Amino acid sequence: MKRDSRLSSVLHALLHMAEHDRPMTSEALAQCMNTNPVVVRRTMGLLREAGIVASARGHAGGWSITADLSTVTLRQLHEVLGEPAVFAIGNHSEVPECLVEQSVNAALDGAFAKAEALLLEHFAQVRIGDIAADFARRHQSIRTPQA
Amino acid sequence: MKRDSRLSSVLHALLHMAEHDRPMTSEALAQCMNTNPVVVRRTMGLLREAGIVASARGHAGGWSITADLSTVTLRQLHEVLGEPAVFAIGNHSEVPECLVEQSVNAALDGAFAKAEALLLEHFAQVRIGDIAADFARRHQSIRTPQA
DNA sequence: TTTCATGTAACTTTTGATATTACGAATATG
DNA sequence: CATATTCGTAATATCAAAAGTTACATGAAA
Repeated sequence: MKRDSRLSSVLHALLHMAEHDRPMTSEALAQCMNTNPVVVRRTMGLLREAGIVASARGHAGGWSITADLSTVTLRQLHEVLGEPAVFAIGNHSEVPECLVEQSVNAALDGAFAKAEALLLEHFAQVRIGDIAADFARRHQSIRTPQA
Repeated sequence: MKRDSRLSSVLHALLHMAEHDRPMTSEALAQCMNTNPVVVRRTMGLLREAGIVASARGHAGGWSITADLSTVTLRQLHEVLGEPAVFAIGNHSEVPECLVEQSVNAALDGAFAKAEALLLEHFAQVRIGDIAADFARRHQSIRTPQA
């Protein structure tokens, strides 16, 4: 299975945008992120629907942030992306007739559900603004490496 | 992405085998599990290397359980399968040069690591014998449905 | 009106899991 | 010992999901 890296991608994009005064084009974001402008538009389009960013066409167009990043959480972004499947491990059949398989699924489902709940709780507590601040700290430590 | 269902599969196989006195052939297991005999051999081969099952060729050959299932945990099986990736969501690049992406990865990695740790802890506490017992209970409730 | 930039459908590529084919090796049975 | 059975395994094919690409329409600014 190929892993879904859109959450990572949109975070990356948002942080770059937060550093810019003016809108960034899909082209520019794609270069930052080592991907394709169309992929950027597709993914950022979901954030636009959620009111987190806005897009403008034509000259001086591009993507800009509309929400307050200190109020947007990882969990919201995950939801905006359509709540993609979290696990790469799963049952062979989700609706088995076989009684044995039903017991197997029951044993696994509980464990996965708890882990997913923990992950989403954690996501709910991480605000994008916090990540931006973390970036600022790292950036600072490079500009002034002597402590 | 297709999900890795081998953990589910080997559990299914072990429980069926536990119900049998004699060895079960790859063919028979494959039918139970709605898959292919070669896939069964490949996966069960890993359990054999770990000493959980044994295989015999020729007449009356097949797969049989050698370990005490009440001492084998889900976590062990996960290890035996090579500790496959747990998450279907991940970073765009694991070793980014971009400082922004480093902050993004840091934010996500922590959350995923905690969720994985919880999952594996849970796995460590589930013994295959317990699942077999759960199955026996369900099986019983069908044989004697009037409570 | 030309250029820039998004919007989006359609298609291709890539990747990882699973399935299949084919054949070799070992073992029990008559 | 000949044969049927069953695993062992390499090589290949199929499948599904994510990501990338192409192509072109739409809209906005200079």
